[in-house]
Amino acid sequence: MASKKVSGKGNSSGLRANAAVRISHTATPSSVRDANRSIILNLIRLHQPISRAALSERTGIYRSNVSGIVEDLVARDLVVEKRGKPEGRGRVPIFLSLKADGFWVLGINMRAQRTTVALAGLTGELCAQTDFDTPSEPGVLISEVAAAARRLNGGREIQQVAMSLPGLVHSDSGLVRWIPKLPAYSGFNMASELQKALGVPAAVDNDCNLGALAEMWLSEAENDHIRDFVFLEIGEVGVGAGILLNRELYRGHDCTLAAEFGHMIVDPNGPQCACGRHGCWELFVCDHAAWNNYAPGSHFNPARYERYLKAAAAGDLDARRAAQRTARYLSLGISNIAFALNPAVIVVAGKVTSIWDAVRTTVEEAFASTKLKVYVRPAKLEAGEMFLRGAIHLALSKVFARPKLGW
Amino acid sequence: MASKKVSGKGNSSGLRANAAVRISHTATPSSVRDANRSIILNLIRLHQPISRAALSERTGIYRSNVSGIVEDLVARDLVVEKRGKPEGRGRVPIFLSLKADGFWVLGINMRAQRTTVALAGLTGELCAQTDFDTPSEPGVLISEVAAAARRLNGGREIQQVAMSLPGLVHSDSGLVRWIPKLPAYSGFNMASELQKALGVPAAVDNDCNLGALAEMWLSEAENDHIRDFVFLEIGEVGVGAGILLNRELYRGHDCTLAAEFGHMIVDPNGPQCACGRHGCWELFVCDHAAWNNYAPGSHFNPARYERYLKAAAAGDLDARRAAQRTARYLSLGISNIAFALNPAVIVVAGKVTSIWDAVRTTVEEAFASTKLKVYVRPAKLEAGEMFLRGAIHLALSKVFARPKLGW
DNA sequence: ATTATTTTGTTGCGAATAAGAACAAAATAG
DNA sequence: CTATTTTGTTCTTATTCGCAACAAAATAAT
Repeated sequence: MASKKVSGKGNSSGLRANAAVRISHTATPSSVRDANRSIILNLIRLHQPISRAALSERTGIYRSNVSGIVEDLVARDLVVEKRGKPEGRGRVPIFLSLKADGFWVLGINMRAQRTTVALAGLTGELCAQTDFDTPSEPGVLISEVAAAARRLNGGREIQQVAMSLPGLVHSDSGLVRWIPKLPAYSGFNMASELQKALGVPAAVDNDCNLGALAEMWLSEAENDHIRDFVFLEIGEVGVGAGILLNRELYRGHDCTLAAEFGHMIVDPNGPQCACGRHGCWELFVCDHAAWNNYAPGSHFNPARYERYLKAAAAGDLDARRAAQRTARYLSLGISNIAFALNPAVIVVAGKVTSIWDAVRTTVEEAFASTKLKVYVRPAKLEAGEMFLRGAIHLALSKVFARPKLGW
Repeated sequence: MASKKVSGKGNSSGLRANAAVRISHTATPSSVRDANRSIILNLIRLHQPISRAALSERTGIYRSNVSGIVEDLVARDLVVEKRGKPEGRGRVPIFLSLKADGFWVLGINMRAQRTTVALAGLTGELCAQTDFDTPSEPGVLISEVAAAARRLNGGREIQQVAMSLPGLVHSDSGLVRWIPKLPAYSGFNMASELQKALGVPAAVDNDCNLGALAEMWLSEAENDHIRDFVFLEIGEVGVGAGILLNRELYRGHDCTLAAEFGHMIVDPNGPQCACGRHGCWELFVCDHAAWNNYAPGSHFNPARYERYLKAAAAGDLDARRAAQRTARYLSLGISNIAFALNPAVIVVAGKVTSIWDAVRTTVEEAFASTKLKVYVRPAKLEAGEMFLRGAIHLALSKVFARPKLGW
């Protein structure tokens, strides 16, 4: 096997320089390889184990060329060969798979109360995990994360870190703008501090954006491809959301504030929201609101809320009736989102999904009379788990992302 | 000057073939040229006249290579050279511009009452235009358009046609799904029938999608680049909209039904909408609603409505007060859109823009208390004009669109 | 006036890449 | 035991970009 160097470099990251307005991502011969390598790598991810011939068949790229690209991927430690078993006649194919230990990433899910840190390989499977109380000072968080990383890595060299944050983040710069109940985090550059402390490139994003990302990866894994969808988290006091269009996160023009569906006004005569406006959707559908539909006036308490959900799931009439009230408001906002974006799917996370069977019909009612064909379904995993997976996939996207070309 | 052939062909359109799932747009060496040619052509469009050296400077592509690409563009009849005047020392640059007569397109704006057909060159400037009453049968429309095309073209060979339609269209296939008051159009494949009748490739899209496209081109022309925005048309009885994200139209997963902001519910206790639901936004902000805010109960009539708008613009107190009521509802829905998508700009078209100075402050009020920085402004031209321009730009996009690469 | 400098555009070569043809390898089918 | 089929490799050709050297055409300096 001819020993070739790992190809690449190129200027696929786009030239930038002294003078005025440098435009866009110009292409060079090696951009072609970048693009095709990305296609092949992702096909291996989705269909492993798979032979070079099958890759050629799927992509239309010549076998000889597939071989070259695979050689490249093997040299980068991303792919391994495994001799397959003969099936039918002809030469026995060599199967290709992701090299599970070729690239280690750290995913971090920070929540208001607790923070989880997990180590994962190239396939995205978690292989170690730990958590701790979220400190009120971001600097302390950073050192706790660093300590957790040392505990978890066991000699493995981590190559990329990503973090999910329960608030407003400028994901391009890594700057935290605002996290509920944690004022000390505002203005803290989480990405660059993580990078400094861990000595590894770091990325951060809003939790629900990452939930959307996780949902896409989990869907792809079961060949249930969706390119456009909205991820919704119905939380204790609010609603978070992430928008994925054409397989990419849409974050709004300021890279921070899109998908604030919770603050869409659904009743101008409704009660006042913390944001100052009246009748925001989240006032009607968050867990507190749901609890209030069940036991008006009584104090919210997570344990009691869980009991109410169990009762509703079990068929308790009062609980069911309250759940229907919440579901009608859910339906209202979800249909508004559907009218706005018409995504293929709206994925819902949060405690309410535990009684999804009870609310599903009511939620779907708002679409019954319309031409919209939007499928509403619960997330594949519990919300916190989705955020953690999302962080891992954000970290892995440095490997799997498709290169930008054109302008 | 060495005579080289027009390069290209390649498989940049993506391979598709017999077997199962063929994926995506694989790259070849000529895809590189496709990408760079597109970059250069668009820079010429935006900064004409411009020299090869300046193009090289802006893109980072080597001068020698820019020369090769320009040679290609000249061979395709898209670009012309013009000797410039010496400025400063050094060799006199050769300026490049779009070849205004290199590519002719037909843009068609179909409205419920009247249909406009216009001829334009590569720069998008209209050079001839005609219109006729919209027939109730789509077949008749096609022949009227064909007749108009013969009247307009004057020996020039039209290379691409595009049409704006005031209803639901599946823009990929060209199939009309529904146009208000014109039932005969449902199920008619406008794109393929146009193509058949005119012998030229045809594309169709929803009017407000094209309005968004036109707004982008007009903004680019004045160096006011916006990549993410929403185009809103406040119409007589409803609200239409188009979403442009990352310089591309977002049409929803079914390629038809996105951006139906008019049917977002803003008051569940509101009156019933034609769509069957209650309290849709358009019930509060369309021209009929605005008129009803001014003269409750009295019959809507375009001429009377215009008089009301004039009165409001002139400062008439009653008219102003009514306009404020409408503006508050406008504000409500526009802020909902802003919370959902956080676009850089929301562009508003429709008659209400004639009193924009009077309503602007009220519309902006809903953002005052928020962290959103969304700029709301009237469209550059009157709504119908925007749709026509949009059709022309859709036709021209066959030349200017950036090639797809990757997956 | 003459020469140096600067800017623009062209020519020619080398490197990266994919397409395609020919070939080698390794299995089954007959 | 040979023919066939499938997989993967090797080698050649074409396209494209980057880069250096050069030619052309203006101004600036002397």
